[in-house]
Amino acid sequence: MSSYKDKKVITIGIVSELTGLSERKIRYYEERGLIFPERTKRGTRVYSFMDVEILLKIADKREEGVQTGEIKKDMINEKKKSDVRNQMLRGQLNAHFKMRK
Amino acid sequence: MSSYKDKKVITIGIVSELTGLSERKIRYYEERGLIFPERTKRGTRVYSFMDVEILLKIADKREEGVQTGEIKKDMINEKKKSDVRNQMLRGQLNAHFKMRK
DNA sequence: CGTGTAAGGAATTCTGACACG
DNA sequence: CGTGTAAGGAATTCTGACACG
Repeated sequence: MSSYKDKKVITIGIVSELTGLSERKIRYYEERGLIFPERTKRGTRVYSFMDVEILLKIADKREEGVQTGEIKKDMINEKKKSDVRNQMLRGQLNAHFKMRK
Repeated sequence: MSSYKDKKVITIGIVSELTGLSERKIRYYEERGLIFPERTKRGTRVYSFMDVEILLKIADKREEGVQTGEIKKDMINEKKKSDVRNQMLRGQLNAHFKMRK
């Protein structure tokens, strides 16, 4: 389930280069709950490629003038929709294979 | 052809954590031509997940007592074998589909 | 609200060298 | 040969704050 894409290994300077966003912006989006880096033992933020992609989407929305609060709502909504789809898929698979929990 | 696995974005401290190797060892293996990190504008080494995997293999070999020169030869040999296979595959595909260059 | 910046400290990374074996 | 370490400098990252709007 977990892959290179989700492994948090990229420091903020590299993420800044990769996304074109300032470190200030990246930290601010975290403050607003849009992105969730992990921390090394020493407290340095580390991001995944997935995080980089999310940041690029955030950058697009921000350019359109969408506020961080709106962006967060959208992201939560998309997650809900995705969860619902997964639940349905799970239900169908269970019905088909009569899997036990 | 290129993916997250090959993107050089991980700094040496993280690589050290990921592999359990000291930074000294990692730099030394580069010196001996076993690993090829890129550099950021500022000169900091950056590695890919593929590099991390290569380093783990190197660590195994070293534990077996294999010297860096031997390890390098082995790696070059494996690459040659892989290249030969790819050439053959390419040849068969070309013959089958009569592809032009 | 979103972002820039100066501030000071702590941790990171780099290179070249000496050490040991 | 392979790896540790101390050395000094340069670049990174962190936090909390002030600024502007």
